[in-house]
Amino acid sequence: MAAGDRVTIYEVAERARVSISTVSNVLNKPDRVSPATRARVLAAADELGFVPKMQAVSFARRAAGRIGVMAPFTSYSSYLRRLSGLLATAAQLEIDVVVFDHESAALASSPVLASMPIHGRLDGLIVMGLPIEDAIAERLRERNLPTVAVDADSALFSRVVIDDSNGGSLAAAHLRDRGHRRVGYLLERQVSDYESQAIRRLSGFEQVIGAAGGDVRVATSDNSVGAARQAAAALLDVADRPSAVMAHHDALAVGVLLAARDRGLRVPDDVAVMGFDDGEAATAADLTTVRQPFEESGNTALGVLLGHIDGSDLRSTTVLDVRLVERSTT
Amino acid sequence: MAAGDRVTIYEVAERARVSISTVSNVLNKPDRVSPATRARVLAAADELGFVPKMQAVSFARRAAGRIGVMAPFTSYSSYLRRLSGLLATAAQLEIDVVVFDHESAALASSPVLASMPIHGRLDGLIVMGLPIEDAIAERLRERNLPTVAVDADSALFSRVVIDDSNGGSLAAAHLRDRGHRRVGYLLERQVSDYESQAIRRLSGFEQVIGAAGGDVRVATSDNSVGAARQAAAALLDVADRPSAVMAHHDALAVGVLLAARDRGLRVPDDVAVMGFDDGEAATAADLTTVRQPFEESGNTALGVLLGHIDGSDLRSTTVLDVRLVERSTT
DNA sequence: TGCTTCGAATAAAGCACTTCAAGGACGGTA
DNA sequence: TACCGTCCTTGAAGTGCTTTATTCGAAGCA
Repeated sequence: MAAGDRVTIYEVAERARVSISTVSNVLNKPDRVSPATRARVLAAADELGFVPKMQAVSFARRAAGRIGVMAPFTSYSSYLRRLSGLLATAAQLEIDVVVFDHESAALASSPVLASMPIHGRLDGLIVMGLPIEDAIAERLRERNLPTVAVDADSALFSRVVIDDSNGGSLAAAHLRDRGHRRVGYLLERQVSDYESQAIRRLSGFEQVIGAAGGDVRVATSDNSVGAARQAAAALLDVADRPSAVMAHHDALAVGVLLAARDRGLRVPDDVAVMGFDDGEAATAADLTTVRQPFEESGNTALGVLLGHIDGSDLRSTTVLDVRLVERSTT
Repeated sequence: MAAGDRVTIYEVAERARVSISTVSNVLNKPDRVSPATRARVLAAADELGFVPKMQAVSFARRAAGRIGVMAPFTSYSSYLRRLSGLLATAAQLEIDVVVFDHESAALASSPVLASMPIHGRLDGLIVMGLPIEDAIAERLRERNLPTVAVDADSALFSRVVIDDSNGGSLAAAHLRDRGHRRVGYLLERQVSDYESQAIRRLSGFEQVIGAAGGDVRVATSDNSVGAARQAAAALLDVADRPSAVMAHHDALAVGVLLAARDRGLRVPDDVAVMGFDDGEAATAADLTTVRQPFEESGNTALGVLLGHIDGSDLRSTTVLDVRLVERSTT
């Protein structure tokens, strides 16, 4: 414990023979202090190894220097990628990032404090990949906690999303150009308005295939490789089997791949398969897919959030582009 | 901003007509307060929607209620899995988890404050997957910041590791039982003493194969699918090609898989392939692999850390078990 | 020389809780 | 009735920094 005793601003002040206010000013508003004094204070701080205690700083500043990121990390590994993009920037800005898994973030509501676990500790919040429930949104609003939604719709907050419709179109165009006309589409079974994202993607897809005189057959699956493997039956076990299957995201595509193998179908000759995201699974399965700019999305979200924290009240929507990544499954 | 005004303990006290000390006691040591008073205070708190401000709480308690997790999240996706295990538990305990990517965690050292960015804000630290540099370790020690190392060696701190040697043995036994005698092993090129982990895994592997009269050929690769795909040449492009290849982890195994396909080799008939970790890539590639208990490792680490925070000075090492997962590549 | 002005330094008031020593009330006992 | 001991409750002192209003001194001006 001996070494644990922190050096406080008082000791620095004493050593530099100034008041603590001056020490504080040296650290925060150097130009308000005469060069001579400043030098003396800095020297004293260095000699004592003074490190301002964040606890106290943020307490006195009424700000946390800390933002939260909530996402379904467990369910969708892709959110980690967004997080890393954000982390790099946050570290430079000396902002701490507290992560919440959407599953585990369920309100640990004590009888007294019916509130989200995050209240009051954060300067801002980034919610990824899941719709912000109205009740929660209202609370965030009330608490005046700046929030931005990533990869999700929100009527109240700024958003960072991808062009899902275009993503669907890109994929469809790729398949169309390879001659596919009868194609399957494996949709993820989802809840609430997150769906609209999935729908947009599907619409973009259908539009292009439809325009080419093709036909899209849609099946639905839960979010897991195993579920997709089973759900693919609806697409593959029919007389006029589609010559290509697009899945809502990579993990589902992997399920389709396995289902194809179960049936002795060759990929891509008997059936072409595409995913969406270009995550780790896509690389591993050598899957043709549509790449989302994950890292950039995290970064952008942080930028937008910081703008709001600094006072901007302008709701904004940032749409990021996607692009096709060709591999061996089409 | 109107709604942003927080309810403070003073207002609750006033409404319940008690002192703030009593309110504080109701929240922290309920049994020291008479039931009647307690009820009154709780009611008042509920009516006002009182939420204690963590800033102030932890400041007054001289504790942060917050731990840090540092890991190479960007480079190895598997660390996310460990993180989720930890997150669930942390949420229940109302502990915030601040994440640092090992890459971006480089010291943002100001001229005055030569210190790690994490000092003074955390109650404890979990360092995953990378050796703790001596200089850093010494600083953590000095600052008296409880630390535990996961999946890494450390002379100073408690550790949570897997039985690498056993993992290697398991894999080897599996291949041996399938008749493989001439096998390749793709090692990851690594730095410093993290290597010892890799070495232990390899030793366990070699021992079993050796005991069966077999022979292990070792090649080295950087950490990426692409690098592994190239490095596999050293194993596959030789006269007496191994009938099986084990890779240090899944991503490398995927590289081997691709390399095999490049050469028109069938898996597992011409060459069997195994990985290690059982991450997302393993599922996607339907790879036989050795599973690490990721979630559990995160949880265990948190438990150990909490013990240290609560005062235990006992250095400990927890070894977690691994197990074989058979899929289609062997 | 006397008065103003302006920069530099400071005192002191927060910030929103925890905690501990101390005070009060009340029932029980002699 | 007087004295004790217990259990609640409270006042007040931290916690370590920011910030605002104020003071001090010296330079500038007439």
